[in-house]
Amino acid sequence: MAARVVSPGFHRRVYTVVRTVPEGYVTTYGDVAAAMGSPRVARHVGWALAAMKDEEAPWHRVINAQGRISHRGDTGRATLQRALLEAEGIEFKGDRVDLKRFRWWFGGDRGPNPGS
DNA sequence: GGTTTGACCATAA
DNA sequence: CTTATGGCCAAAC
Repeated sequence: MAARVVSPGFHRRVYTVVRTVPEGYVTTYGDVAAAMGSPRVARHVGWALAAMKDEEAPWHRVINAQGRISHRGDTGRATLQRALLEAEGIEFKGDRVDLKRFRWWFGGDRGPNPGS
């Protein structure tokens, strides 16, 4: 079903993309934005997830390009996110995630981390 | 309909 | 390694 390709807002699109991320993998805000066709909207991805209340999506699988958890002051969110990722098999190096291994690539016809 | 803000990213120092 | 700055675009006020 068309799955509502067109949504009343930009957020809906973000949730749709984030839902495509399988368990055990993570992605970055920039990649989600790029998957939509505009890598400049990376900020809105995080903003959309912050506004996510009625919708459901694995927001914890979305991190910044530095492989770190963004919390903008709210450390509580970072703690929860880290716990959720570790529960899915994501390994943390200090406060960072190994994007080289867990970064999911949208449209992964050949799986994550295409080429190398 | 203009201003402010924001869970970012890339580059520079 | 970290911190600072510019830019980009959509939603909220």
